[in-house]
Amino acid sequence: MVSKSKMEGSIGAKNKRNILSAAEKAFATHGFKGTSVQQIADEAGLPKTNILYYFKSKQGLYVALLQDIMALWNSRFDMVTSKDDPAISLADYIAEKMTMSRTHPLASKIFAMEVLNGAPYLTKFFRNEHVAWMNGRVAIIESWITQGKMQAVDPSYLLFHIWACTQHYADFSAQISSLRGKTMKRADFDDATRELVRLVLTGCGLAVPQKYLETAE
Amino acid sequence: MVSKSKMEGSIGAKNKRNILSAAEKAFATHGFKGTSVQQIADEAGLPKTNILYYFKSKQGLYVALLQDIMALWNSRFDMVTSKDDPAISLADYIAEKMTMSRTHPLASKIFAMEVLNGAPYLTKFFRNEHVAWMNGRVAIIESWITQGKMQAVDPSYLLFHIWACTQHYADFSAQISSLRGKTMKRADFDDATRELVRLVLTGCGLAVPQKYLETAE
DNA sequence: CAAAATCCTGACCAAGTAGTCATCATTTTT
DNA sequence: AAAAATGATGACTACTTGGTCAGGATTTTG
Repeated sequence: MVSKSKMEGSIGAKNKRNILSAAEKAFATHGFKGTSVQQIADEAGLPKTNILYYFKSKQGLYVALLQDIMALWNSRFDMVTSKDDPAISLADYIAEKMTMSRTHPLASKIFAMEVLNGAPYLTKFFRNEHVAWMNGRVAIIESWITQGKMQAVDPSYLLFHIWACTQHYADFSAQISSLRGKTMKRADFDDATRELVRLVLTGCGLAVPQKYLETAE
Repeated sequence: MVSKSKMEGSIGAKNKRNILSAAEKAFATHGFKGTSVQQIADEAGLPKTNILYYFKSKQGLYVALLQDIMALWNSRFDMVTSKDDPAISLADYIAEKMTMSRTHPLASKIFAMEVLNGAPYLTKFFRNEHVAWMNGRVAIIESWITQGKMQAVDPSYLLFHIWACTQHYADFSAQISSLRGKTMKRADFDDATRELVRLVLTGCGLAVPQKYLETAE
C-alpha cells in the first residue's frame, strides 16, 4: 500500500488547485501588484491565512502559477521534424495556439503581463529551455527551406509573428470585443484561425491544407 | 498681448511634460498599481507633493498619460482612400507601426497593459472613435477587394494581425531579446519590417513594393 | 486509540500607500 | 511695488497590504 500514504494529502492537493485557479483569475485581471492575497482568498472561498499556509508567500504562489502556465505551452510542434510537411505542421501549430487563446485566455494574459514587465521570473527559462526550443525549431524551418519545401523566410520572425497573432486574441480580447461589438465565439475563432493560416502559409509560399479552407456556402 | 498671459505658465507646462515622461517609464515597467507616486517623483526629480500639485491624483496622471498615448496612434493610414494602392498603403502602415514600436515602446506597453486589464479607461474611446475608425478602414479594404486590387480577406482580422505583429516587438521585447541573445537594433527592426510586409502582402495577393524588398548583398 | 502529521484561522503588526493641508516662495499682473 | 496668481513642499493621516504567530481542529498513521 504505497499509494495510500503518498496520496499527496488529497485535501491539500485539492486546495492548492482551487487556490491556483482563483489566483489565475485575480492575477490575470489585476496583475501581480494589483492583486491582494485577500482577493485571491475571497475568490477561492478561503480565509487569507489559508492561502499563506499552502503557498509561503504571494510571490511563491505567483511563481507556482507561472510554472503551471509555462507547462501549458507544450505543443505538438515541439516534436516536428524536417521530414514533416511544413504546411500541415505550421497550420496545425497556428490552430493549436489559437485554441489555447480561446480555452486558456487567463494564462495567456498572465504570461503577457510578465513579459511586459520585463519577465523577471522567466529570464532563466527564456535563456535555457526556451532558447533551446527556438534553435531546434529554427533549424527545422531552415531545413524545410533548403529542401525547397517552402519559401525563404526568416524562421525567427516567422515564429514571432505566429505568436503575436495567436496570443493577440487572448491578450487584447477587450479591444477586439469592443470593436466587434460582441465577444469572440468558437465560430469566430475558427474564422480567425482560417484567416491567419491562409495569411501565414500563403506568405511562406505554401498551399493551404484542405481542412483549413473555407468550408461552407 | 493675449499670448503672453496665456503662455500656459511655461514652468507648469515643462514640469507636466517632465512628470508625464517619468510616469510613462514607471507605469510601463510596473503597471498602474505597481507604481507609487513616490517612484514617479524620484524619476522626475521632484518631491511627491509636486506631482500631486500638477495632477490631482495618481489616477488623473494615468488618464492624462493614456490620452497622450492614444494621440500617438494617429497614422497616415487614417487618410487612405479606396483610390489608393493597397500594397503601398498597407506596407507603409505596417512600417509606420513598426517604427512606433521601436521609438515608443513604453507607450505601447502601457496601452497593452490597459487592454490586458480589460481596458477600463478606454472602453469609451473604443466604442466611439475607434469603432468609427475601424469601420472606415474596413470599408476601404473591402472596396479594394471588390475592385479586384487585392485578394478577398477579412479586413478586421487583417488589421488585428497587423496590430498584433507590430506591437509584439514593443510589448514582448523582453522575450525577443532573450531569445535572440541581444536587443533589437534599428537594422533588426528593418529586417522584421521587411519580413512582415512580405508576409502580409503576399498573404493578400499583393506584390511587395520595391522599397520593402531586400536591398543588400 | 494514541501519537504524529497535516490542516486551519483569528488576532496582530510593521511597512508602504495615496492624498490633504497649512505654509512659504516665486512669478506674473496691475 | 503691491497684489494676485501660480508654484513648491514638509508634516501628517487614514488606510491597505503581506506576512507572522500561537493555538486549535482534523486527519492519517502505527
